[in-house]
Amino acid sequence: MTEIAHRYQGTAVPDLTFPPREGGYPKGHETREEILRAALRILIEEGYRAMSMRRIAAQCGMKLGNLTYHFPNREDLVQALLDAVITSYEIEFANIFHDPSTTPEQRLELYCELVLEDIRSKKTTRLFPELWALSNHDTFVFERVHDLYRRARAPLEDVIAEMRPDLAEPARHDIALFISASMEGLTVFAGYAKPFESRMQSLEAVAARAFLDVVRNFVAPADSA
Amino acid sequence: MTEIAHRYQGTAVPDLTFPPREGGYPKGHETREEILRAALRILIEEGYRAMSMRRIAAQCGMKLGNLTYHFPNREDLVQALLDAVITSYEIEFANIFHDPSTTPEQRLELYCELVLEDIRSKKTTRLFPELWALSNHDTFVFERVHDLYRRARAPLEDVIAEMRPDLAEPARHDIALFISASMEGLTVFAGYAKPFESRMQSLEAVAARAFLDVVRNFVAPADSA
DNA sequence: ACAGATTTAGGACACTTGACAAAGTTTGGG
DNA sequence: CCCAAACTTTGTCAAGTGTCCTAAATCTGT
Repeated sequence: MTEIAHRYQGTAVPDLTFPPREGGYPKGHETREEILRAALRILIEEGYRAMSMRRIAAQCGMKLGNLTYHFPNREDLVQALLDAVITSYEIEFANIFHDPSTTPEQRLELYCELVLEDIRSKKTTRLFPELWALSNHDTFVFERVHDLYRRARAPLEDVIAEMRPDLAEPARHDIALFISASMEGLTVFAGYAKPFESRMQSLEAVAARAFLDVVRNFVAPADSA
Repeated sequence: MTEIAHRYQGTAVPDLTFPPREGGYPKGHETREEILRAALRILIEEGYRAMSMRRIAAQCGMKLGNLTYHFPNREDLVQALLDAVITSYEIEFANIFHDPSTTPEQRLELYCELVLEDIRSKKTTRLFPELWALSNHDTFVFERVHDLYRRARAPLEDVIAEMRPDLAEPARHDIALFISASMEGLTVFAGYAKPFESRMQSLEAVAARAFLDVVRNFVAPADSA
C-alpha cells in the first residue's frame, strides 16, 4: 500500500445526511432527524422486521402519534431514511475523486481502500444487505440503491478509461461493474463481525492484484458488444 | 468459453431438499414439504417480512392450526426452510467436483460458470440477499449460511492448490474467498431482474480473466500471515 | 371394521401493527 | 401579549401477529 492510499483512512461516511429544511420550527426538524436516527439504529441492530413505528417511537422516547405526525405512514419514513442514508454516500463519492495529483493506478487503489474500509463498518455491513433484500420487492429502494451504485462507479470508469483508452466503453463498464460488485460481495464475508473480518487486510491485497491485472490485461472477446 | 465449461448448463440447483422422513404418515411429510415450498415462494416473491404463519397457511390453502401442528413455532419453520434450501446447494457442490478428467483451469472456469448461472435464477437472486440480511441478526442463519459457503469454497481451494502449489495455505484461502465473494457480489447487480442481468455473459469473461490472473500471478506480501 | 395414531379444522388468546382523530402544549412573528 | 401555526400527547380503530387448545376428520395396521 502506498502512502497516498491511506489518505482517507478513518474518514467514515456519515450515517445520515438530511435534506435542507423548508418550513416548520427547528424543533420539528430536530425531531424528524431523531426519528430517522432511531430508525437506522433499529435497522442496524435488529433488522428490518423489527423496525416498526412503535419500536422507533420508543427508541427515541416519543409517542407513536408524534411519529405519524412527522411521517404520516411507514412508507414515507422508510423512503426518508433511505434518502438520508444514501445521500451521505453520494456526497462522499462526489467529493473523493476531485484530486488530479495522483496517477490512475493510485486512484484505483485509493478507491478500493475507501470502499473496503467502509464495508468493515458495522453500519455498512448491517445496512446494505437489508437494502439488497428490500430492493427485490420495493421499486423505490431498487432505484435509489442502483442510482447510488451507478454514481459510485463513475470515478472507477474514469480511472479505467485513463488506464485503458484502447477498450470500448461497454468493456470498461463491465470491468468497473465487476470491481464494484466484487468489493460489495466481500461485505458478507469480511464485513463487521463476519467470519473473515480479520482477513480484510490480506483480502485487500488479493483484490488489488486482481483488479489491477484485469484492468491492465483484459481483452474483450469478439462478441462482447 | 470451452466446451467442457458448458457441461452443467441448465442443471439448476433444486429449490428444496428435505431430510429423510422418520415416523408419521406419508401425508404428514407431504404437508410439511408443501408448507416449506409455500414459505419459500412467499420469501422469494414478497420478502421475509411478508412471510407470516397465516400468509404461509393461506398460500398452500390450509388452516393455520395445521401449520402450527407441523411447525409448533415460527422459528422451527424458518430453520427447517433454511435447512431445506441450503442442503440443496451443499449436495450440488459435493457432487460437482468429482470429475478428475479436467485441468484445474477448466475446473475453475466450470465452477465460476455454475455459480454465475445459479445467481441469475430468480430463486437465488431473491433468496440470498434475504439470508445475508437475516444472518446479521440470527446466529442460526449465520452459522448455516457460512457453513454452506465454506463447503462451496473447498473445491475452489483444491483447484488453486493445484495451480499454485508454491503458495501458503492462508494465501490460497484468501484467493478462494475473494473469488467466491466476487461472484456473490454480482447477484445484486446482474442477478435476476437486476440492472445488468443482460451483461452477465460479458461479466463472466471479465471475472474469468480476473480470477485466472489473480490465481496465476498473486504474490503474497511479506506480512500476509 | 375397528382401535389407535396422526392429521386437520376451528376457534380462542394476548399481543402488536399502522393509521387516525381529537384534544392538549409549545413556538415564534405581529 | 397573542394568536395562529406547529408540535405532542392520548386514546381508539380494525386488522394482523404467534401461540395454544380441543374436537373432528382421516389414515394405518390389524
